[in-house]
Amino acid sequence: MQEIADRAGINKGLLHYYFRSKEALFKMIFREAFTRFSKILHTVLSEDRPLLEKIDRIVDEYTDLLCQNPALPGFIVNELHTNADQFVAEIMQLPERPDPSRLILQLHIEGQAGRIRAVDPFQTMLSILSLCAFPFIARPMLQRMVHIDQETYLELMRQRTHAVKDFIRTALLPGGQPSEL
Amino acid sequence: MQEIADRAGINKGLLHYYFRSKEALFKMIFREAFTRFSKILHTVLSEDRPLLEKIDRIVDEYTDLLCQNPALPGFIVNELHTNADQFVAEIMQLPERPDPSRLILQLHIEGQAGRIRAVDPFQTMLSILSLCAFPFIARPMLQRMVHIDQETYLELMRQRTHAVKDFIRTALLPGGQPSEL
DNA sequence: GTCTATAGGTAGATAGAC
DNA sequence: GTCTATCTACCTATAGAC
Repeated sequence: MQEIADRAGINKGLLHYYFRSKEALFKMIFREAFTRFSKILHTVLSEDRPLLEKIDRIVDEYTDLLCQNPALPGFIVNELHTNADQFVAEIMQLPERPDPSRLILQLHIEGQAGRIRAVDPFQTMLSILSLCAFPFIARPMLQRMVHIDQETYLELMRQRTHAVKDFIRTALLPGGQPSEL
Repeated sequence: MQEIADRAGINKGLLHYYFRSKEALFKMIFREAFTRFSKILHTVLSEDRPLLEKIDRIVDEYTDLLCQNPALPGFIVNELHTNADQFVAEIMQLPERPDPSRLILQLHIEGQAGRIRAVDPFQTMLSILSLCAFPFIARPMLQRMVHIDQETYLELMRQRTHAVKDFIRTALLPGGQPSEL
């Protein structure tokens, strides 16, 4: 609280005057960031698009979001490991929370129709999420190992979207060749 | 420290007598777990095997390790976001630390030879790691969303290894069909 | 609204008896 | 080695002057 007050150019007392408690302050900030995040994911997941196009959108938007909020994944993961129950309960209450069921359904349908390989929709969904999120969660480590600064790392992540989209497409398409959708 | 002492059936004083400080205790436990983890990864990464066989081994061993230490990823990520510099420095000092350079080289060579698609080796390496690690980092959330207990979730992760290996293979092979290596 | 000063409580660490 | 009691530091939160 002292450090926050210092950076804001005020004092601890005033911080409590505005936010009542440290926890209330944290929740307000965190919820605000997470809600923005959640809303955009909700939108792309709900869009009415062909499967592969939708996956491309997810990868692009997800990466964009995390590039703009590189510290967010750390907070989310921390909350997840200290307050998992409450955190999940709060997500469930959001009116515009990410709902993967539509994407899972599309994966199922396209698989049945033979337009993509017959993969397990849940595992595939999880794989897409993994490919997008993990590099940001592990950023503090990877960035230091490759000896680059944050901005360079984020640029590497933007380039990565092409590799990821290509990777997923190739893994899903029956022919195995990336197509132009 | 109080809770640890209680669970150990001793008192705080004795805990300090043995470990000197809370930080020293944490580091001892954490380093022990991480070193085991690091050692096994080092081994599979160093093995002299064909590329796809090696990737299968990585996926299997990584999953196995995390199934046996489901709490470890949480601690690692937390350390990563609070002590990144020191954490990375300590990893670098380990005599048997995971070294991805050999795998990256193999990806490059096989790509050049046309035996796999010409992918970016670093991004591919990162993708493999993502597919293995993320589901364990996000476990507290996913487990609650699917309403299953930890043991069921870990079983789901063991099944997942097949989906992941298949996913990677298909994404890498020029023909796009998973082969029997 | 904004500040200073301080109360209240918690937790890591130590002293000292046994 | 093991315990109890206590010290010390820190940090959240509040009281009260302006």
